[in-house]
This record gives sequence, structure tokens and C-alpha cells, in this order.
Amino acid sequence: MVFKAAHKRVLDGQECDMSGWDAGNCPVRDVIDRIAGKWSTLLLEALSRRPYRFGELRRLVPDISQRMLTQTLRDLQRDGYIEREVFPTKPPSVEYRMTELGRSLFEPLSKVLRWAEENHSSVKAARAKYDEGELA
Amino acid sequence: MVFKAAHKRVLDGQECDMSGWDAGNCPVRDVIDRIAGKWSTLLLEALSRRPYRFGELRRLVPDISQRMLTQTLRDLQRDGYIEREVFPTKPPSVEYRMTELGRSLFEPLSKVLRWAEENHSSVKAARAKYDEGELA
DNA sequence: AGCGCTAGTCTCTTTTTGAGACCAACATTT
DNA sequence: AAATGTTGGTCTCAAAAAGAGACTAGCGCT
Repeated sequence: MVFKAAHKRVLDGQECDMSGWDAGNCPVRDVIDRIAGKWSTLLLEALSRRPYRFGELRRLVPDISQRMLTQTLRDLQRDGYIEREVFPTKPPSVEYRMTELGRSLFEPLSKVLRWAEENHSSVKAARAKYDEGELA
Repeated sequence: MVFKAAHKRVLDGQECDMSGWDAGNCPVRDVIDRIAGKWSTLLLEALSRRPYRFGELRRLVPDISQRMLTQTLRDLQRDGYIEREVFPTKPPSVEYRMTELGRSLFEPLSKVLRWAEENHSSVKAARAKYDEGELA
């Protein structure tokens, strides 16, 4: 919440005055906090490929609880990254698809995901080294 | 945790077999989960500019608790994104600085942060629209 | 009639986060 | 000399978030 100013100061590279602090209005945090959710990137990655139905997503990510799947999808929908469409079939089915806004976000985001994939070994090495030093 | 397979299936764009599932080894999730922490990006952004001391960071991000500041810094250090150096001054001071690995991560990451800044209004608009429909 | 499928919601338990007290050693202030 | 502040934390307890699993309703299949 109190993020805009923090970010501003960070971006300025200076300790600047903390007055004039609009605590409830920080662009970066406001957006990042949502896509940083535990399941958000995974679902965005899935939906960046093609639309999926609720049950499909659940099977695709079997370790997500229905509760969190519902909630994460709602959050992503609320922020405009995905759309929800209900088909009034016999057992009604619901399809989720990525919006243009979602795609434009996923473009830079996918680069971070790729970085993660490529540098996983370095990170694991760093962890091993750290944990080793912990024992001493 | 159970992420490698999920990601694999997602990346393949196919429902593939869920056997052969090494639940404890998913590159993307393993890395992303850490930098997706509530405070991680903020601290990385700060430290991408210059080294900071513990107290400086605390003042820079006044709404973080000392507990979470310590913990987040430790996590980032463990994954090799930042380094910690203790100076044996009278009240010992501790400096945190970004590593090369950290910088290489921050490069794509900063693009997402920039996206967030630039598209904040679209996201807010989407939220407003969603919330409006909720009332109906 | 009984079962399963659909997309959820509701409740309960466990984990994570936040708020704040406390620490020890030294420096400065009174 | 005694109180106070500064350093970078740790510890405890309360609040918030997440996970597990039961439950729903309408229809199709057997």
C-alpha cells in the first residue's frame, strides 16, 4: 500500500522527503502484487497459449485448490488480464481467455520466466553454497 | 512445489502424462516464487541502484516490518541475488549489494515493473469496470 | 435410482505475515 | 554518571492468507 513513495524514492536514487505521501496509490506495487501471486504466473502462462475451461485448468495444475483457482482467476479477471465467458450448456461450462492487456503484460513477464528457467542452476548453486555456510 | 510438470504441460500446450512427476523440481516456480514475494521486487529495485545498509532500507520502505526485511534479504541472499557484508564498526553496520546474478535477473524484471507503471491506468480502469458489474 | 459431471461456495486447519517488545554494545547527550 | 539513541537483528503473539475437503444444484447416463 504505502508503495508509491517508496518506489519513487527508490527510483530517484535519493532519500527524498516523505511528506506528500499518497499511501493508497502506488502503480508498481498495485500491479505487481497481483501478478506476483503464487498461482498467477502459472495461470497466465497457460492462458497465454489458448483459452481453458475451469476444469481444464484444475487438471492442468493439479496442486491448486479449487478455492485458490477460483480466486486467482477472479483477481486476474478483475485486473483485466483474462476474460470469463459462460456457456449455458447442460452442465454449464466456463471458459477463460487472455485479453490484449494480458498479452501485453505477458510479453515482458515471459522474459522473466525464461530467465528463471535458464538460470535455475545458478540459483540452486547459490542456495547450496549459502546453506553450506550456514552449517559452519 | 508440484510445478515442474504443470509448467511442462503448459509449455507443451498439451495435456501430457502426469506420471514421471518430480514434484520437488520445477525451475520456473522455484525461482519465481521467491522473487514474487511481497517485498522482493521493491528491495531488488532499491539495491539495483546502489548498496544499502539495513537501516537505510528500513527507512526507505517504512511499511516493511523488521522481521520481513530481515527474512526477505536473507532469501534474496540465499538465492544469490544480493550479497551481505558486515563492517565491524562500533555499532556494527551491514551492507547489502546486488550481485551479477541479481543484475541479470533485474534486467527482464525491470521491464515488467516498467510495464506496471505504464499500464496502471488500464488496470485501474479494468478494476472499476469489473467492480461496477459486480453491483448489478 | 444412483452416479458423475459442471463450476463453484463454505468451513476448518495450517501456514504466512505483521506489530511490537526485547537484546547487547557503544556514542552521544544531559 | 545516567539516561537516551543507534546498530542489526531475534522472539513472541495476533491477524491475515492459503490449503484441504465437504457440500451444492441441475442435468445425462445407465
